[in-house]
Amino acid sequence: MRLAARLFATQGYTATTMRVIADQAGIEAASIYYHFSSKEELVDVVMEHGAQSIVQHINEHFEALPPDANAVDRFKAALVGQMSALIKFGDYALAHNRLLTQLPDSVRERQIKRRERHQQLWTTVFDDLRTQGYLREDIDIALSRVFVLGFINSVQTWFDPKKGTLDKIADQFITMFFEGAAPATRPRRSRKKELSASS
Amino acid sequence: MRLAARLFATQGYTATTMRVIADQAGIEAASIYYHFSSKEELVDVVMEHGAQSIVQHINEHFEALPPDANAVDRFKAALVGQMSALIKFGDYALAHNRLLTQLPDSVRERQIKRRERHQQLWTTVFDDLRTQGYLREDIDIALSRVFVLGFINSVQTWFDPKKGTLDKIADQFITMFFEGAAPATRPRRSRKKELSASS
DNA sequence: GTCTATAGATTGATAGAC
DNA sequence: GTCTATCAATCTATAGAC
Repeated sequence: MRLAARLFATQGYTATTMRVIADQAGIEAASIYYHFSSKEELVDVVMEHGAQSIVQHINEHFEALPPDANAVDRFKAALVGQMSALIKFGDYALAHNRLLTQLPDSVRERQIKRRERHQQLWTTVFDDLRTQGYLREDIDIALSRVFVLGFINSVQTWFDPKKGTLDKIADQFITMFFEGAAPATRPRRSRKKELSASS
Repeated sequence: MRLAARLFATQGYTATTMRVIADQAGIEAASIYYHFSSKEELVDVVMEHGAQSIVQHINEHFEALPPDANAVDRFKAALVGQMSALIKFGDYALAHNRLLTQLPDSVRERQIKRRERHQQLWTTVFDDLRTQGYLREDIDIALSRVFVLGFINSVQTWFDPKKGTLDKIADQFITMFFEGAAPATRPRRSRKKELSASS
């Protein structure tokens, strides 16, 4: 139920009543119970759809890679894959991202288990980057991970398809992530002194 | 009401009932109406406290800077300021970040106006970085902005004070942001070919 | 498959005692 | 400032007609 996903995502679990969902769908609230046995089951299906869509979408981008793709290629594929999933299945993905803490215990536990596939997927991507030598030794891998995922998940709140494609955004992000935002012409900053003065 | 903030943040606006808040506070639901005239007023106060705490906290970090601080110093001050605000006033800040779409229209409009101070603050920081030459010309300032804020706002979900201070995390982030995650020993990647093959 | 009607529980909020 | 008691509205879910 696409409409339910949108409502859950924006209004929250409890605030989204069966009546409002039914209104949006042009039917009566009671009719929903022919398709879903309870509100819990409905939100569970919506959440699972969101989780599965994201993982599947990323895997499709992986499979489109040439066999000799390196860790950076896979990194970009995961990046574009998850970003486009967030845009394409926006309502489901948003529900999936924002509803976890609001759910009844039984549903929440099931969803946490489903997240593990997604977590594992990104762990592999970052481990490969490091073992293939694309990450500096002095950078914490867990930090760069939240760094990247924090960015990706914010995409839903600002992406405007009129202002550029996801592929271009991913390219800019990858450039920024690997090469940094500082201009090459400027010396690499005498940071030590500045930092101790400002902290 | 600190307890109300936590409940609003985790359960959402509608799901947080006056009775549950009262339970947590050890009083009866009716007693809340002596302090706040309605549930809307209560959530409005909580949200305003969150917004104000963050802006004020960042400004305190600004004021602690030496007079000759440059744009990068101010960048780090804003970074640490907002991160520590998110940790320190976690419940208020979380409520402030997640409740916007769930609120009744009247409350939501007021909160959106309050956000503008915060937006303006970061706009200034990034504009200064660019005019002082700390950002590459080929990087979109709006993109680097969501990049940074996406990271900062994710701090609440993973920060563990036992594993490192916010100041160290900010340092690592700044290094990664300006200098990039790629090791200096490796050539700056022959990306052009890889990209066209993988997209 | 969708409807009307309604049961039973819970909600935000008020009145009035202490 | 907090309580008990209660109201009107709204919620999820069910029963049974069509």
